[in-house]
Amino acid sequence: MPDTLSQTFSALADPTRRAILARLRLGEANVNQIAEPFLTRMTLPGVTKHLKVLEKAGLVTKGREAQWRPCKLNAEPLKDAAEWMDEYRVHMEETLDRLGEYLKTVTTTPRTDDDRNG
Amino acid sequence: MPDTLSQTFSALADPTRRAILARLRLGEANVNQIAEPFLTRMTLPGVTKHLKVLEKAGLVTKGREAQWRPCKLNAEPLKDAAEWMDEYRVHMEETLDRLGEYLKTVTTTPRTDDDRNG
DNA sequence: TCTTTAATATACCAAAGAGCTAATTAACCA
DNA sequence: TGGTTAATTAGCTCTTTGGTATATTAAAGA
Repeated sequence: MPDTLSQTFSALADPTRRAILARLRLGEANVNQIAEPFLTRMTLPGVTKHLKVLEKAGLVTKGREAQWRPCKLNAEPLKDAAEWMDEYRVHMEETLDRLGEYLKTVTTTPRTDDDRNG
Repeated sequence: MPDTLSQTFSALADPTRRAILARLRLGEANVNQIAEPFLTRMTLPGVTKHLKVLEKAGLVTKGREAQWRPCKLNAEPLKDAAEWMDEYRVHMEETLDRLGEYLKTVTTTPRTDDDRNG
């Protein structure tokens, strides 16, 4: 529902929206400028909607300058998301660890009688 | 749609699913064990569905032992997500940086006559 | 064999999401 | 005032999602 973390992850769960954020990393941009690369795939109102999702999630802030709406990246909500993910850093390397454990096993386990005789 | 990163973020965009992952950080668990804390809010098939989403996203693997399905956390897909977020680390500290800049301004600006006199 | 336990499948519903076209607002400019 | 540009709103689809209740599968155990 509308817990912040869910909203953040939900906003990130779309390639267009991630691309918009990536664009805004380079600096402020108006809606048309943001939309331009997507207009082959989607209409302007479509982009507007995505922007609104990002805005609601607090990842983008929109200013007003005459008829333009300069959009700015606000990465702050990503902090909580990153923090959440940090809890899993250890587990991300687990695969490698398990391989390490396995290698230790097959190389250091003392041989059994079967090993010696069979 | 089904690009991996979107699937990962989408899977994380639900508090129940995040709670399931948190549970699995403590170790393997069967479906009933996983479901138990949620049964006040939701039915077992509901939890099964969430588990399937996590499974499809590769965040959980399900084994089979008689009639039980021991579930295990697999944090590997989080790597790409974390990597994506890392690109924004700089921007996350921007707020703090701006505060820092501000503090520098207010503490190092030479005092005015007003400051001195009154 | 019959019953219990663990889990999934099916079928349904309501709400949300992503997209479109067409219409509207708002500001600037001639 | 009328036209142009920037952007949003409205209204409409279609699909996905999150949930339910009920039925079914599969294994264990009496």
